[in-house]
Amino acid sequence: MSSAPTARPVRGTHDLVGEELRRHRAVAETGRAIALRWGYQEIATPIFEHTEVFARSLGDVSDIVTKEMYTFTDRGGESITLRPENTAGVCRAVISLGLHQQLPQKFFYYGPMFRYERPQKGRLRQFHQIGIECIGAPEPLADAEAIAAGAHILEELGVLEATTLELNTLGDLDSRARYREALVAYLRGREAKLSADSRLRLERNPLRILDSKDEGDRAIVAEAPLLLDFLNETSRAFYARVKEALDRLAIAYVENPRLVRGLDYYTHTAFEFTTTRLGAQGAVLAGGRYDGLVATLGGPDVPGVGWAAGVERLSLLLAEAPPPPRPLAIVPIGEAAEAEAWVLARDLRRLGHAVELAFEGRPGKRMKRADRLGARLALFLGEDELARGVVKLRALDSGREEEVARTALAERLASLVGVENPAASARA
RNA sequence: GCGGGCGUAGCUCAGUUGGUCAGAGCGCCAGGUUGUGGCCCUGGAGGUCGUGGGUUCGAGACCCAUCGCUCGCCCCA
Repeated sequence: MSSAPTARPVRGTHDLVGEELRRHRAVAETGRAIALRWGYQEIATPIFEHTEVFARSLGDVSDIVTKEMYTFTDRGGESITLRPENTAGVCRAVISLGLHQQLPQKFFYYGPMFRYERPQKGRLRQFHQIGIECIGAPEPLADAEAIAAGAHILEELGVLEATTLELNTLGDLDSRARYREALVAYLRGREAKLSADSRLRLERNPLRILDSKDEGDRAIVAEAPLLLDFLNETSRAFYARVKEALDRLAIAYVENPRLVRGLDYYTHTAFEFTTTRLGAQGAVLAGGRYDGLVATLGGPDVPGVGWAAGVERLSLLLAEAPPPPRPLAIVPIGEAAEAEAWVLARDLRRLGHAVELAFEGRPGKRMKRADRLGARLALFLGEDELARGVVKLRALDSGREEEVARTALAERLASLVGVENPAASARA
């Protein structure tokens, strides 16, 4: 373990390699593939934006803005922030590109996010999210579709059973505002009994107190006015239609009237797929509706709904990583074979095979390496084989060997192991 | 920002109340086997015991500080 700063990753950052990277890729690629099937187009926005983009969209008093952003002034004197989440960036892109001329727009994204926090299990300073955003669709079906697509991804990853879908509504801006007023009035009367954290929240984000873990707070909250009682007719109908659409797909959910999302821009639907397997970090895929966000960013008054999922958190839930590809290992014996193997390796790679050819070493050493790499076949190429125009194949699992004429090699290999790149072999 | 736990080889860990305590297993390298991996045998490399200070005749063990990791709070994916 090195203590030299140059040999140490920055706190809260991680190198991804080997099995860990394969899990990570599986999550990102499964997410992408399924999202595309649901009609979301991939979008890649910059990993930094003008600080204002996040400050405005997340709310000036949110924790993310007040203490978690990586913000710096660039050489041109502009305040720049590494994105702590990507919804704001996608909305900004929609405005910048004028995509709101043709709505709705449905996007999928994958990439790194940055938050200056104390690292914990499933929580890093540089972490990755996949997410989808549906912009310009006011219909409750858009909320249900986003949730359904998320559930589909979790299912495909084999982690759906490990999660619970919690669902709530915050109502439209009007309902939410009236409720907030009533809640604050109720809590003010009991302010002295609230926890220190919650007294602060009373100023900044009173709805969050509903979700407090403090026992005293919970007792007070238990008798607080219910948001459901403040929903206007529009909001009730909206929520009912979201649930109806989920029911039709038999997507199970638990209604949690205390589920509140941390960011200011949420309205109506709020949801979280949570798990108990990740310690304190229960939320694995979460989001909601954010009507008003695009307008906040200076765009037209266009609604939106979406979610983000933590790639590292999902990776931790994956039962097993996909195995690495099993290469073919060429084992030349003798100088002439050495030269020939170099060309053969290139040819087989062109055919779509993953081929391992060590730079040097005795056959025994190369075999050991082939074994370690999980090679499926070893191709022996010695003086004898060279002279007769054949290759000796050895199946590493069984130890069975056979001789194959060089002219028949491509076909034999294809039938033995298939090829990774059928298009390439068709061309050949 | 606030609390708890932990830092001994690349990895997982032993190290008895301070007195051959610098070790094991795995991994790695080499050889046994210069045309054949896994198993086996032999040998080898690799550690300022996170760092700095203190207590002591003596510290990997005790004390203080510091850095790092980790778990939790806050917040969130």
